[in-house]
Amino acid sequence: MSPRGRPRDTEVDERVLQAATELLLRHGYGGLSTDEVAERAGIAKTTLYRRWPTKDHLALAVVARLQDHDEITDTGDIRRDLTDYMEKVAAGLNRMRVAGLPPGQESRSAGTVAELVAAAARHDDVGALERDVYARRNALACRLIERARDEGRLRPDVDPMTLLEQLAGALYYRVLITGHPVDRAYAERLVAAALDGAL
Amino acid sequence: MSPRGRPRDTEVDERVLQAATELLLRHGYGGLSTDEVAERAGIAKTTLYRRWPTKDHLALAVVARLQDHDEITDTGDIRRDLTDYMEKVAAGLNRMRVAGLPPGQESRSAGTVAELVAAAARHDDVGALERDVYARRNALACRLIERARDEGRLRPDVDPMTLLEQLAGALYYRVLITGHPVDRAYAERLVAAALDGAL
Amino acid sequence: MSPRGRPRDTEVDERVLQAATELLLRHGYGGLSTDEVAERAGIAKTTLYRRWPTKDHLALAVVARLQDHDEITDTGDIRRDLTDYMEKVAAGLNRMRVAGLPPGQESRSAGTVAELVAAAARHDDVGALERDVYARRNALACRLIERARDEGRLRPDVDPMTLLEQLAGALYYRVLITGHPVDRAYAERLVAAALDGAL
Amino acid sequence: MSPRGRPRDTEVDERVLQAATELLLRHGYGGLSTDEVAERAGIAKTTLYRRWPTKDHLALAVVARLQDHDEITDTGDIRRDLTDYMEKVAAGLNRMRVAGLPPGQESRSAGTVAELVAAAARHDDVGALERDVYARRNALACRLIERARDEGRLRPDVDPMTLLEQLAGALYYRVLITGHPVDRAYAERLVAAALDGAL
DNA sequence: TCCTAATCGAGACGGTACGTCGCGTCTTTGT
DNA sequence: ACAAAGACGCGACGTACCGTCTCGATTAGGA
Repeated sequence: MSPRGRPRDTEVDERVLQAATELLLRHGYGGLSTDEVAERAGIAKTTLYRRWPTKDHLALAVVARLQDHDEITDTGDIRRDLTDYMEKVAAGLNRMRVAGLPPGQESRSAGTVAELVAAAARHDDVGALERDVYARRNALACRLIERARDEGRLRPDVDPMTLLEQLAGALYYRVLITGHPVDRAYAERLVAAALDGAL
Repeated sequence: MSPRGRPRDTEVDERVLQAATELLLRHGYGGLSTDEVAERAGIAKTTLYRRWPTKDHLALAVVARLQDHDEITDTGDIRRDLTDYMEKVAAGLNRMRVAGLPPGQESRSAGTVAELVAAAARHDDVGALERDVYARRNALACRLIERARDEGRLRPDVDPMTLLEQLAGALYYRVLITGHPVDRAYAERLVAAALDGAL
Repeated sequence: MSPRGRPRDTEVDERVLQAATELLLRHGYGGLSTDEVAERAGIAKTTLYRRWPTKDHLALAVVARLQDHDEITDTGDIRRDLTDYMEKVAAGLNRMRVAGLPPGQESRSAGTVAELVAAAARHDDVGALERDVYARRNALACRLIERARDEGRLRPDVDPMTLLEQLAGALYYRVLITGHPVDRAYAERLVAAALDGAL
Repeated sequence: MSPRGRPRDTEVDERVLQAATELLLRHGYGGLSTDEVAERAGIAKTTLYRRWPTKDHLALAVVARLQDHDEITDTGDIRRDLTDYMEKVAAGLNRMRVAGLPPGQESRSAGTVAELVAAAARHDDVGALERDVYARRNALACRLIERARDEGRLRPDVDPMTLLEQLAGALYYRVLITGHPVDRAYAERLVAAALDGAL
């Protein structure tokens, strides 16, 4: 069953994502318009919509590609590994904080992240894809925690997912809600608090 | 200093917020249109825009009013108090999860919350207001924690704000990002994990 | 050079002008609204604005089409030809006098004509178009006069354009300024006065 | 029957007309807004509307005041007197041609005049007033012509009103419709043509 | 001197239209 | 089939201006 008709121009995807990325980072989610993307990429809107059925889909594709490269290290020092991971997450968020703003400034909140979440709520498939991205990333971190727990470096009753949510959640909460900064120092404080407990 | 000119019709605010709330909850953020709100409230669009310069401003006003009634109890049992508080926060989020969906269904993600955060990023003043709402609410919880710490019911090195972020952040993370449910059971597990620590 | 992209739906122009004409004649210039026109023509406002960038442009198009059918006859009897022409011009003006009024009535002044002139002053291109319409029509009459002059039926020092302005101007002056009627009888009197002179 | 209540502040009329004139001449009819006038005159809109029930009424008042000073001379030389009068009319029109344009430029058409005519068509009383202004002015010119005719300086069958319409009409036609200039030279040519006739 | 009435400043209000923007679809011609 | 080009439908947005209204505060004349 070979595909009939003219094959898709593979170069198009690249040009579109390039243009879309540029727009998203420079002018924010609102500044990302399909008309503009098509024009900059030198393609027809039809072509664009054949691949991404919605602006939201396109935007997700852009951001997903941007954050594809986070990795998790396992040195055996769980405190340090988690802190490193949190710092990477924070870095990704901070990158979004700058999107759409004049250089030198940075928003308190990362609007683009919120828009993406909103997009996920608008379209089931965007939501599924988005959750998948996070699930994949968190699965790695989860295993890291599990290993530490199973080797006795963490309490045996630790629930890895909950611990992760405490950590990542705090970062997102600051970036999306309170607008407070997230940096290495905060990552350290956060991990310490989570590991040591409050009692 | 008496107010000059014709005073604002206070009834208008009520009617507008009523209509806007109805639309927001029934049809979601996208279904909230200024034209429709004005018509339902029986006022001119001009009047609406005089008070809320943007649809975003209006939407925030609506949600802020909805969540105005959360209270925090202080029974002396910090674990229970925090769990109760988390449950209230969760309830608010779950309410947003239903917004704009056919009855009986509920979205995985609370799109409206995300839209509101996006709105905060679009307009500085909306952001300021939004952060203010959260700050006010968190301040109460913060004091609760401080009291417990100062009375020796929590470790003396506990940072109340960070603890709070671990808790609230986790809820928001689930509701916005992973789409997992947040209920009483989760609230208990969460508080337990935060208080006991992982080490 | 074949035209690219989806061609314009030629039927749209017709439907729009139809609706606009109806509105303009029935309810006057103020009663011509782009929203209403679009709805009656069964098209989107965007489509309308793509062709006529302004209500003013649309209105001119309507009136230009209405007056497109005036012709000038050349019988050799210059007095009669001019009178006939003046009567046609008067008829066009009188038609505008009725626009926007309850049937049976007619305004003293032709408001719509004035609005059109005002529109011409608001947008350069409307003005250019409008002047073009008049120029085209007057050119014919001019040649009529020139012929009569060159054949000795008028004084050799007659300036055709000035003569025309005396005639048409008087009609417009009555219709726009003084509100007096313009009819066949006046046309005759006017032409006589212009041809015979006052001395 | 002495007037009860607080008497009207006579100074207000002046300040309003001042401001309105300024706006009308500087920014044209469209730039004359009641809000702006009220603010500049330092009065309330209520006060303004108590005296001029409509923007159109106000605008007419402004223009009427501007052209109040035309006089007609009677030297016995009818050709010269008419030319002088036409020049004054032309001057008034040319003044309107500049209204609302950046200095140094002048519109082809006198939009404000057209707007005023349109206003006259919108409100009967404005129309009546406007026609009155013209009637008063033309009556003087009419008498001038009558005198010349009765004294044998013009043909006995001359209809003064028609002659006047030929002259003034031509000016208005050029200014409103064709956009051609009106100056002393044209006035001379025009009067000559009208007096000498075409036959 | 108080009362009544009209005016004034300020600004909210209703209404109506305008023109714009962005998304996603559709219709062409050509490859 | 896919691509480029561009018209199209839809729906909302925010703005502008008009003329009306409701306040409180003045400023007169008349009882």
